[in-house]
Amino acid sequence: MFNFNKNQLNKKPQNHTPLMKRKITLKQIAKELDVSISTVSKALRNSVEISEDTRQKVQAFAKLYNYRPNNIALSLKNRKTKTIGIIIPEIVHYFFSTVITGIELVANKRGYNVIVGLSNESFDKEVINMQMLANGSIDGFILSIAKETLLQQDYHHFTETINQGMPIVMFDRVVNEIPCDKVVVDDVKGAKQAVGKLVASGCKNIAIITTKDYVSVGKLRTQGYLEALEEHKIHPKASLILKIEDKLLSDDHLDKLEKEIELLFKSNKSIDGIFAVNELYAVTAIKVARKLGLEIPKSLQVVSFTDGVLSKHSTPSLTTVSQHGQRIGEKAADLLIDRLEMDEGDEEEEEVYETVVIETDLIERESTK
Amino acid sequence: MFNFNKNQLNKKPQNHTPLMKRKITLKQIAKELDVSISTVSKALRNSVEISEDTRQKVQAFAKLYNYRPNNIALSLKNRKTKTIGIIIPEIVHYFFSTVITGIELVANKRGYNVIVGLSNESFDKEVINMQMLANGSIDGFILSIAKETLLQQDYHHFTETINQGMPIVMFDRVVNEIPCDKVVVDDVKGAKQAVGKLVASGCKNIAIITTKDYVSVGKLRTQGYLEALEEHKIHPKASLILKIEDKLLSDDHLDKLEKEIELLFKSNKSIDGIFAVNELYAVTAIKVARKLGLEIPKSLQVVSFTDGVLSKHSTPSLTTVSQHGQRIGEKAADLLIDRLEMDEGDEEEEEVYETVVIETDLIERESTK
DNA sequence: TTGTACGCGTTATCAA
DNA sequence: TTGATAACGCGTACAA
Repeated sequence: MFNFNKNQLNKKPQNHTPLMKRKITLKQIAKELDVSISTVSKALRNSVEISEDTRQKVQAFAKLYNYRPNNIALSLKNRKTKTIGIIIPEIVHYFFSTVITGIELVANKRGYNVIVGLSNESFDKEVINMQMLANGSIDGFILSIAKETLLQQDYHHFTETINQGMPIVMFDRVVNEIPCDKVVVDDVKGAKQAVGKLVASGCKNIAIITTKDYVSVGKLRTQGYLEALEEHKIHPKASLILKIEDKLLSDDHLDKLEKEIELLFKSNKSIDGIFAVNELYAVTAIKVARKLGLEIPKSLQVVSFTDGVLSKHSTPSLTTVSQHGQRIGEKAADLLIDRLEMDEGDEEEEEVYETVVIETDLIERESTK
Repeated sequence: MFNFNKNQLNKKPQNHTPLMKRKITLKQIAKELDVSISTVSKALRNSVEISEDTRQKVQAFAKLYNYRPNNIALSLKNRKTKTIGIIIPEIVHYFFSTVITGIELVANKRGYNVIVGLSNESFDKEVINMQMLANGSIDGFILSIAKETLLQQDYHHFTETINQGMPIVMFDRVVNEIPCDKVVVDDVKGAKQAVGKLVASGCKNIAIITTKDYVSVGKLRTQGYLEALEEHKIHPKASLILKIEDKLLSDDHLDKLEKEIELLFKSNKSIDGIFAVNELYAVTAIKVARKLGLEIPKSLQVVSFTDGVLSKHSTPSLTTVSQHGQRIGEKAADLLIDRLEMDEGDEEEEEVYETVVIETDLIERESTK
């Protein structure tokens, strides 16, 4: 029916290594088959313009040489890369990893790749990473803000990115003044669930171990704690609120954490419930409490935010407020891709941004009665 | 000294949103400044060919409009993307996250980005992900093989990628027959350290909880266990070797894990030491042991492989063999980038591949005496 | 049915 | 000192 150029198929590979089949391009196929590039292109895309004969010839050849269109060329041509940039503070962190899992899941399903940058909680790294990616490498960002950025309250890199027409979806650590979609956990409500559980289980003196207020989620969880107390007519006591300066976790920091928690217990002998805004604070509290002779959950009950490995597998296992990180990631990716693909249609939609709240769940385990 | 085109600087933004400063290109700058594209390009790169005057003019304009060269265009032109593709089985996993941290660290330092694909332990997803990225999106791979791939022993996607001239660096779960650089932990030696520690602390009946043999690291750690016993003249007993079928961690799987471990203890009452090839097996063993009335480390000592959050923060904290994931990632990235940048010079170096062994450390904590 | 020409954004080479 | 042109790989409108 058809056959290849005589000197083609059994020609020796051009490269030194026998097996070397370098990536092949349209141009090369065209040359070998002695047709034009566009003919090859059309043939491969099953265009009706091309005769059955050449179509088959081209396709067979392409298959043999395992032709795949070059992504970069496509990106340049289409002015879109089909990849999403993720910027997160750190990746060695259960919550963030689950979010990435969720993002990757729907991104892949919808034909996108995922490129990851770590800010390491540093403002500068966040800015640099975003700049690197914003120069054409990606179509949009999904990010959670670094603590240092939150502290400095300098958000110009976000607004600039958005002004350049590149959409951002923020999750978890978000800031209201930026016009973009957001996916958050209802931290206040989650905290109220947690504290409510402690009250329901008979706790009278509930302490909270939280972060300084500039970490938005810490602040909100503290607020939830206070609201829950109020709802149950419990008078909050300043001495029961421990706000940790959450520097990067050095071993040194860990020591300090223990000391502060120990002090909390010692100056408030009557504590019978702890609400910790993250797992680490929770397990550390338990460790300290045990050292002081308290039994969990008999004389002290603990609820933690963030449902991670520690909660599930440490002993006693922790009652936690689960944030559903994966669901957050999935939602964030869907929001971003929806916006990316909407932009195609109506060039300029009315810019209306969504803030999606992912419900938390209370998962009861051994650290509460 | 110089000034911009009259209708330039105070021209109204083209876009509807007042602040909108869309990404600007060389072409646009050229048009606005009424010079040629190549002049702009040269001026921005401080070419001596360009007069001081126009150079400043162009640079000022570019700065004002925050010009950045488009990465995609550069990639197309230079035939390299300056980005590294990572394929790992899962990201919600302390070891893999630390490796990524290491990769990202040196990649960024050396001017590379990092794009992440998850195989989810599936052969198909591994293949698809690699194909997506191999079409021009990246310059090389760093990967750890999915369990399913290991099981099926189908490695054609690796060899094909390599034959196309795209280098791969494998880490942790590697396979010898593939010609590429590798970074591994000395699993045998690490296991020997662990078991040695148990022996030194007085254990006489040491059991191992490991994976089925097709997981290379599990097999090697089992081998280390056996060698350690031999060295200490302890006769290995088949009943002390528990090989877990390591399906994806469903809660169901967890139940089964507990049951199997419970059976291990019940049929071997004299066990006084456990070597677990990962943290989860270790904490689960401890949980079961406690339920059976064993005290840690008094009547049962435990050492685990992989130094993660669980080891550090669960109670009792675990004595572990640390794999130094971050160092592995750093080394892998350096190997890959070295090879990428070496290729530039001597087009075809003699293909000699390196296997770097990262030493493990024994970190003693509360689960051993 | 096939091929030519153009454009995506850059840089490099060579001509003016 | 500046500019025109080609090339990277692709897809497509249009011409043949």
